[in-house]
Amino acid sequence: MLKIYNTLTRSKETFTPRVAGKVGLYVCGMTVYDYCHVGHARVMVVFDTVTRYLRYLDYEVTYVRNITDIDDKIIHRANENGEDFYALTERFIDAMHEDEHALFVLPPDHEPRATSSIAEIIAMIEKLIERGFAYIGKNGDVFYAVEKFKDYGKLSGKNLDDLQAGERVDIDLAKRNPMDFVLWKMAKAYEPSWQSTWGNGRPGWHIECSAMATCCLGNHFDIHGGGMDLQFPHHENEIAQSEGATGEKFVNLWMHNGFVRINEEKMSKSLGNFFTVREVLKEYRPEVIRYFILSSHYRSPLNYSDESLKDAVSGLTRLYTALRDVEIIQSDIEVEYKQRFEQAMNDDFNTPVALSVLFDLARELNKTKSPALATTLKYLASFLGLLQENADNFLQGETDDNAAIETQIQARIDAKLAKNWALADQIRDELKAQNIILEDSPDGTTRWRRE
RNA sequence: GGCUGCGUAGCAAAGCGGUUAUGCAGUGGCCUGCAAAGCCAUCUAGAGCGGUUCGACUCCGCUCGCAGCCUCCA
Repeated sequence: MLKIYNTLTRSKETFTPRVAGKVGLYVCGMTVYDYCHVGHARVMVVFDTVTRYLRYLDYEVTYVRNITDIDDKIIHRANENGEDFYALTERFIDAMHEDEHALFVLPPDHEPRATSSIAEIIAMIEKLIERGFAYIGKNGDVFYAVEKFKDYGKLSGKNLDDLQAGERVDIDLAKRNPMDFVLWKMAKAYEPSWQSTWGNGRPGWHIECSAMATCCLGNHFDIHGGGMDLQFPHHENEIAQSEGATGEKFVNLWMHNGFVRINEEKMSKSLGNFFTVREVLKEYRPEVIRYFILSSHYRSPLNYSDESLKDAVSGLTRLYTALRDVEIIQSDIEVEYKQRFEQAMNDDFNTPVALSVLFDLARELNKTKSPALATTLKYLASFLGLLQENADNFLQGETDDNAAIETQIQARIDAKLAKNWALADQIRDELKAQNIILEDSPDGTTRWRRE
């Protein structure tokens, strides 16, 4: 029985989909004005793993992850670059897809874009005005009147009286209440804009998700996810907009993943302390990043450091080493490990425990070299998006000097047969200096891997 | 000021009211010409103070420390 932590109730709940056997899942994706950093990678990997596991449980999942391709930052960045905003977002959408692909993240079923959903956005705003939740401000912008929505704050545990307006941003005098937020923003000269009854403008930050989510998954769906920092105001506002416009409950279960941190501080663009996925990929294999992300529970903080990534390399090396030279037969799965794996994942997607099951499997596999255990290991790991490479590929890496290495290994085997230990050790040391580690087998053959 | 979380061994990271988490590192052994890998054994825990309990790392309270949110943010 799958249990998932619901931010709305602050507790783990037994997961019951609205329609038996089917799950609608919406995740807030990127605002595309720059490359994805490790924090974005966490969202992609976590919800990819959630989707894989839901499918493993035989749910028919509709996974929607949007792209926000119009907002102030995009406009600002495009101006800085002197390029059309659409060219900018196209570029970074492509880059995002490359990063996603590298990290073994399966594409979502739908990837709606804000700029392709303008009609739906306008329709929702009209509905909100009609139902009395929205008004036209003194500057012509359309605002959401938070006081009109009785449950405002139910997700983030805030109430309007406690919120300190103007904490970080100047109070906008065009609003009736400082907490009101923009639904439709009037365009300044030369800004990208779309026609509406309120004039040429563009959608505010939160409305695009309400429109795209209800459009793709219906007014009421099962799971909505995203980073913890979206809880307030973004997700709170999504609830206010969607429930205000439709009169129906928006989402049953809210999932929020924790932050990636650097030196006990949140990795973020504004702090400038971020590493992009492509930067990290220059140093580490993609699977290392994925393992690193899954080695901590999705709601816990994840501390980014060179050491953590090296730990991930060690862990993966151990698992792949166990898989080396064992036949994978697509048949029998060891039930005991399968059950332990499920138990871990059923407990709010506890990937660290699921990984520990894989390590227990690896130990047993090292002892017995049983094909059934190897099959089980690879099978279970597939739902984490791990261990799907050929073991030697992972351990040796793709290189062009493999032939030279093999030649030296053969020379060493000859030396060993002649009991010329000095030469044998010299060859081994030379290879070690190139980070090539040799491992002799009892049958006289020698294997190698890259350190 | 309001609201969330968190504090576990050398490092990373989980579950659990009483029984080995797991990975890396360390130590001892087996294996090996010697190594490496692997296997076996083993040492380091639960911020502090109270309370509940036969028994608490696990539940409750307080204190201290850390992180996050309060319209940039995944």
